[in-house]
Amino acid sequence: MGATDDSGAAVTTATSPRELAHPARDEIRLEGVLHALSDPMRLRVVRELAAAGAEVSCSSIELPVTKSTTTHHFRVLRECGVIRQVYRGTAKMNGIRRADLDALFPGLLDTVLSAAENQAARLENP
Amino acid sequence: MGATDDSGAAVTTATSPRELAHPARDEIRLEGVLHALSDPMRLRVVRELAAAGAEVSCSSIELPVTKSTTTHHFRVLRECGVIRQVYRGTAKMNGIRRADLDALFPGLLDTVLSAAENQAARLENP
DNA sequence: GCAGTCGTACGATAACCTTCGTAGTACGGC
DNA sequence: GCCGTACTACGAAGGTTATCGTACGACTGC
Repeated sequence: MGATDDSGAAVTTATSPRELAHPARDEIRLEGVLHALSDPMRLRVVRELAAAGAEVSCSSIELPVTKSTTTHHFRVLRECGVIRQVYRGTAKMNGIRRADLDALFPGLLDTVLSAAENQAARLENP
Repeated sequence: MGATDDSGAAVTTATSPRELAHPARDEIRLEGVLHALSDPMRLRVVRELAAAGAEVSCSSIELPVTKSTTTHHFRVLRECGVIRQVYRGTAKMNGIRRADLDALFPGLLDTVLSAAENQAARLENP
């Protein structure tokens, strides 16, 4: 009910009622992206999405939190412009907005991902 | 007193009582750095410190907040391992821990700084 | 149509973060 | 010794966040 006209201005052509609102490319803010990536759960999600490469359903990424919390983290990532979410039947597919992020902040995503991998390797082999 | 043995393990050779505790290089976490940089005030501080290059006193960076809040942000930056703070008379000098950050997360700081500059230019000329 | 799976919405709670004001400490100059 | 400057510590208000549980809506398969 009334999902498109009362809340946000950056609704990217919501044709179906079951469409999700994403920020446009020039609505994405660096601070928001950094904040989204500064949470361990969300950084883990982004790393798995980047490793998968293609679209991945929410439930295929296992997190040590409840489903409600998982939904919350995916929503934060979407609203900060880091991932794109599309309904596909009963599942919701997730993918990194690599083109938008690379255009706005060249190299940022790759640098953060490799930094995360460096740190993970360092914490496993001390 | 007893400032060195009860709270933390990573106290970098505190000789004087007026020494500040910094995390050691391998205590710095990527999530902490990203969180520190995700605040507009702190990102601004880091940008000015990077532009200055050398050590800068706290009061030479003007922020639209009170001095208490400024102290708080500098402390967060220090505790996350982004800056190094040293007392120098009545002033406290601040510098970016570039060597440590570059060793842990190669390219991260420069990428974030250039992303911040890109965004600032984009927001000024829309 | 019915049941099962996938994900959402809403309420609640506890923790955290940002900001401020005030009071206080350390250092340098008179 | 005394005062001014630079910064800190503490307490508090206000908002945001992360987490959970439960109840609900959407789609698929029988």
